[in-house]
Amino acid sequence: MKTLERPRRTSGGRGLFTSFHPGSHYVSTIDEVRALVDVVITQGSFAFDVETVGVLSHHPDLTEQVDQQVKTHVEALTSTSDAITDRARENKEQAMTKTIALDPKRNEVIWVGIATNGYSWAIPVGHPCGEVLVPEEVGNGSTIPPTGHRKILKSGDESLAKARYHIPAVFADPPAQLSRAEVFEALKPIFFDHSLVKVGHNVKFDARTIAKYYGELPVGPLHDTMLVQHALDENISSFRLTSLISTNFGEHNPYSKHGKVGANISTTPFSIACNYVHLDARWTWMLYQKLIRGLTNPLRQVVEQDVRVLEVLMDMEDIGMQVDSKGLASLGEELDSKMTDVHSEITAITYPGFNPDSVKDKRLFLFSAKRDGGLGLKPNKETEKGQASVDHDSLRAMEHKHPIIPLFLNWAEYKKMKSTYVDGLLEKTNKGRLHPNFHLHRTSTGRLSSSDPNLQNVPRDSSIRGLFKADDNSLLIVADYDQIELRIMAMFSKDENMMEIFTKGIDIHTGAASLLFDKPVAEITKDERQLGKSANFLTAYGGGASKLSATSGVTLTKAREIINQYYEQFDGLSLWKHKVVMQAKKDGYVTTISGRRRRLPDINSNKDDLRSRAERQAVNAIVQGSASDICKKAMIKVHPKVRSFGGKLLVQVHDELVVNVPDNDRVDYYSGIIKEEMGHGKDLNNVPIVVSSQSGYTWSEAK
DNA sequence: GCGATCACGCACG
DNA sequence: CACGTACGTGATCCTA
Repeated sequence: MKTLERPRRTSGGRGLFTSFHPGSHYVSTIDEVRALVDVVITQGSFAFDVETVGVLSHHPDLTEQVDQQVKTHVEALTSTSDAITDRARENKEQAMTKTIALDPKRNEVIWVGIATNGYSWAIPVGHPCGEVLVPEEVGNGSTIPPTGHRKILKSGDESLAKARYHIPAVFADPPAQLSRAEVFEALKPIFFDHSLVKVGHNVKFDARTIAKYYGELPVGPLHDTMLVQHALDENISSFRLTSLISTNFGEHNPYSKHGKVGANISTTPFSIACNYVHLDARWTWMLYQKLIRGLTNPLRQVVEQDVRVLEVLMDMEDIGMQVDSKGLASLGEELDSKMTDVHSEITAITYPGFNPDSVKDKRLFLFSAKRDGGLGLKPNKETEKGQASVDHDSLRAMEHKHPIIPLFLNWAEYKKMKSTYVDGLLEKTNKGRLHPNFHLHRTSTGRLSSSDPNLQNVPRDSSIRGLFKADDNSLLIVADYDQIELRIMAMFSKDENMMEIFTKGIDIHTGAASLLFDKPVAEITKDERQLGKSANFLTAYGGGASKLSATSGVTLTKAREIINQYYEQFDGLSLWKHKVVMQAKKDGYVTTISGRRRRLPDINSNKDDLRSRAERQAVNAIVQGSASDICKKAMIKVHPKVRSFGGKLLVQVHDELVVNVPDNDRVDYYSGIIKEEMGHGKDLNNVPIVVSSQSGYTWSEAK
């Protein structure tokens, strides 16, 4: 095996007739691509990385969005001019271009970086510029701008006032480059070979990006440095490649000598970009090697599981979920008109210019003394920083005190719907579909998270979920675990009463209420069941009497009684929780069913609040993390089954899976398969697993 | 007037 | 003293 070459200093060519070669990593001919493919195949695994740009003119729908953004931006300004509008447009266009570059469905590749043992390469396929001919010039306002960059006075003359200016660099033309089509064709053998391990840093992005040029997703196994790092340490603030390199390679700054790419790779000189690209791939490769060497069981199995989930998630992201854009738009208009009404009512009661989105305005109006123009109300609770809270709970508690308060509540509800779910989702639709990002490394418990958009927090209220639709000739099936977290607690603790409730198939909240109030299950009232439910939640989260009294409305004394009774009735559970905390204090971490760890640095802290928090987290991490393990295992099993009958896994919401299936007479069969693969009818050490499912043409019908 | 960051509130499990 | 997330908005500080 060849040892790693030292990265070569690039020549940084200047002038028109420089025939530079950015180094041995630079791949400029198709034969070189073929040669690197041969090398990669002999190595069995490789890291890859793509650099992408967004081209706004390719996306008329987004150009329209920019127009809209500029319009609303300018409308909000106090004064306007052509120059301000132009600058606003430039900013919005730049921002949109950046978003496109990060959207695998819309971006374009301009570089491919590939690395394996002893090698790294950079393949340009559309870098827009060559070397710098004339450097950029930035005036910070302390000088008179050069002619041509000065303000034009009303007289038509150039202003000689000192002012800021920016003259972009002038670049030479870029060298001739291979086309995307021929490069990806030549690289096909390495991206579609099941025997080659393909490694990336956030590999779903790179794989989905290049999928455009193949018409299908690259095949696994796909490995990800982020996953490995997360299994080794979930308490990491930044998972950026540079951060992970400096922590894993002793503060070494991999890019220091070789020029840093600015915010935008497409305005970076060719040779510097070339260096950066091969180094990125190389460092991804080296980081991966280093991290997996540090992986021992059970963390190795954790990563193996997540890698399989990752491939499922990539498919889910790429398929996306259909939404009714027109429905969203008309819901938006509905909300707008409601908001207009509420807003004018609010203004009538308060004053012109009152901003119902401003916590400060609301606080001042509600709580300042009457002589100061306020209502003189007494705050219900404080925020973390000690200010009077104006959140939903506080307002509800004083709802009857003044007619403005229900208006505030209505405003907040409509505003949230409009901005987050109507506008927020609309601007992310692509050909009528939403393609979320699912992350395996952003939670400390091992749960998934979703972003851009987050499809895991779509309101259950049917107004929004009703606009998420099955494909044509399809149905949605939603299958969810019944009380998975409490079942996991029963499994771990082997608490007799809890086991009995589950094995007998009794509703767990009713069962808990029955034990709390010493009454037969049949006689439990709705209120009593609600208390049982609150108490059950309390154990999973580790809350105390004050929280119980706050969430259920009983007195503090009553809450204490209930908690004591709960611990007595579920003594096995209490004992288990105690053991968990002891174990966590000894080891510094807790472990889930699949072997994932949550490290708790504060578990032995001298500070009571920190330590108590860590103790609650210890218990909760096992429960939440194990539930997540079960759902991940289910996804791995469900995915191929569902595909085999033409279905698509669309979304995971922690304990539920949303699946699109063909709308035919076999729907019951499909749900049966899904439930079976999720483990319905099986058990966790004698605690039965129950999965229920529903189907419908929209997400709300299938809830 | 702009971007980055914090505070707050709130949608979900 | 309830666990885990994502994200929109306003307020504030910073900088050109």
